[in-house]
This record gives sequence, C-alpha cells and structure tokens, in this order.
Amino acid sequence: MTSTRDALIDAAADLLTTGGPAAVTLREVGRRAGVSHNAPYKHFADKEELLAAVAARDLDRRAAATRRAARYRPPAEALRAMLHGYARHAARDPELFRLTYGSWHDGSADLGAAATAARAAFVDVVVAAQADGSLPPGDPERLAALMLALVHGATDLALSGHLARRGKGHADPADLVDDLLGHLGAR
Amino acid sequence: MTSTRDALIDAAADLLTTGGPAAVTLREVGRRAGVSHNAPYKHFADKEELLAAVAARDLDRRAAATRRAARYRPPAEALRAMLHGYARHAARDPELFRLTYGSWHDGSADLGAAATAARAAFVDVVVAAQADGSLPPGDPERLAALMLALVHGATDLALSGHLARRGKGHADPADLVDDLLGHLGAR
DNA sequence: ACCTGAACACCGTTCAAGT
DNA sequence: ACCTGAACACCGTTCAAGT
Repeated sequence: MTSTRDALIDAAADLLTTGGPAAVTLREVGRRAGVSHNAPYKHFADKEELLAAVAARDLDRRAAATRRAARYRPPAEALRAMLHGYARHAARDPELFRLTYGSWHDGSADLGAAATAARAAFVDVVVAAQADGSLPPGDPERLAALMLALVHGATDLALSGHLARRGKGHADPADLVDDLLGHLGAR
Repeated sequence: MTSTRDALIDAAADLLTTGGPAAVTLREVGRRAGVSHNAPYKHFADKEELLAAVAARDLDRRAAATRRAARYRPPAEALRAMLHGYARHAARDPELFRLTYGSWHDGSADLGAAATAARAAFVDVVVAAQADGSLPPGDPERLAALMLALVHGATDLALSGHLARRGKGHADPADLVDDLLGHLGAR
C-alpha cells in the first residue's frame, strides 16, 4: 500500500533520474501518480518541498547503505568501502546526487535530520579507525569532514567534467580517495 | 564600448548573482541589455549557451586570479593562497560558483578551454612546491586533482549546509584546506 | 481530508517581418 | 547582420468547487 504522497515522491525521483531536473514537472508527476496535475499541492507546499522530500529519502537510503558497508569489516576497510560507495552511488544517479547535495532546501527539517544521520554513521567508523591506529588522532568530526569533502569534491568535479579526463593526470574519484587515505597513513 | 553580446553576459551574470537561477530569464536579460526579449537568440543558440558564456568568463577570471595569487610568493604559500582564494570566491558568489562547476554544458568549447587553463595554472604551482620539497613527490596533476577536489568539495558542502555548522566538528573550507596541506607535509 | 478542472501569469522558443 | 513584435506550447500556482 503506497500512499499518494509516496507515489508522488517515486514519480518525481524517477523523472529526475531519467530526464534531469527539466523533466520533473508537477503535471507529469501527477499523471504518473494517477492524480491530477495539482494534487501534489495537497501533500507539499510547492515543487521545492516535493524535491526536498526526494532528497531526504535519498539521504536516508545512503545513511543505511553507509552503515551496511561498515558491518563485519575492519574499520580501515569499512572506511574505504563507504567512500567508494559514495562515489559509485553518485556515478550511478548523477541527477539525484546533484539534487541531494545541491542548493539547500531550508524548509525541510527532514532533510536536515537525514543529513545529520548520514554524517554520524560515517563519523562512527572514523572513530573506530582512529582507535585501531589506521587513522591519525585528532577531532574525528573534522577528519570525517576532510574525507567527505574530498570524495564529494572529486565526485562533483568528475560529473561536471572538471577533472582531467585522460592522460597522466587522470584519476577517478575512487583513486583520489585512495590517495588521501594513503597520505593519512590508513592501512 | 561593450557589444550587445557582452551586455547580455553582464546582465545574465548580474541576475544570477542577485536572484539565483530562477531570476535569469531571457526577457529580463534582454531588458537590462536594452534589447528585445529575444535578441539573445542572435548571439546565443539558446539560454544554456548564454549561461555557458557566463561560466566561461568566470573561469577565465579565476584562472587569472589564481596566477596572480602565485606571484612573488614561495610555492607553499602560493598554494595555500590559491586554495583559500577558491573557497573565498565561491562564498562571495555562490550562485556563480554553482553555475560554473554545475552540470556540464557540452556545447561550449570555450568552457572546456577555460577549465583546462584554470587547472594548468594550479598545476604549475604544485610542480614548484614539489621541487622545493614542500609537497611530496608523485604525479603533479594527480596531486593537484586531490587538492582541487578537497577545496571544491568542502566549498560545495559548506554552501549546501552539509558541513557540520557548529560545535567541535565545525570547519571552514579554509580549515580543511589547511588540514590537508598539513597531512601532505607542506610547510 | 483529498482531489479536480479552469484559469492566470510567466517563460523559452519560433517565425515572419523590418533595417 | 542584427533586431522587433506577435504567437505557441508549456509550466508553477491559485481558486472555486466537488466528495
């Protein structure tokens, strides 16, 4: 049993993934959800709030995937898996990635909570990696921010074509993650 | 003497900076440039191409500012100044930053050339910093990519509110740049 | 409480025409 | 070569009304 609200979020996410932001029209969202073109206004204040709900759902799923990547693995390995997973997810659905980490939707408390939860899952593994000596000491939140910023930036630059594409300078986001972990002394 | 084309680019950049992407309408761009609402089509194939021209101009200016930041300074200091300048520029004009590094405008060869030039200016300083021992050896383009990805990611996450805002985990993009340089052993 | 259909203002783009 | 004004299709949003 999916509520109309969930059907609207599904439809919006599908349209975004398939056709980019321009394809997400409330008219088409309504049509796919089997309701009229302005039924969305009974569930969301406006289009931006609908998109914020799509982003919040993506963040929730990422946080879950991040925690899964950490299970049954030594911290250093879990760390690498989480960061690689971040880049892989973005490469698989660039439009959704851009929405989720795009311009901030102030209206949504859900989004803020989901973002905090996703970050917390990552910080936990950083703490564990520091405890077993595979990451240097220091404020774990700040070290986590360093790694998240790196993987986010590498991913975003790769998507927009601002990373050298070929030749000796070529590097995937995953390569840059490995470079950073190497410089940090993670084993 | 500014051509109509330059006036259109100016108007579009102004509107973007002031009111975000939604404020950039061809009608208002034309009005500010003193022409009709579809005169832009005589200079650009469509709206996207106009925005690509705005982005290319921004990249050119950044490349120039990056080279300026490197003059009369030891490499390690120049490096830090360039990276801090990157973050500062983005904080000063977030909308322009998002446009320039946002979804790729395939149509524009100018944009690709401008992006390559901006990157090259940075790589030169990395090479100099490696030569005087303030950066570790290795492929300079790849090391440059690591630093650019970090400052880009930190900046983008800060703009979208995905970086911890307060408390012990708080870190500016500039702080994360310094952290990375510290881990790389830059003096 | 949730939904519909008509309507409004606005936008990107096209086209025929002007100089 | 560059520009204008009218027109078209489309979109987000509002509103009065229905169950």
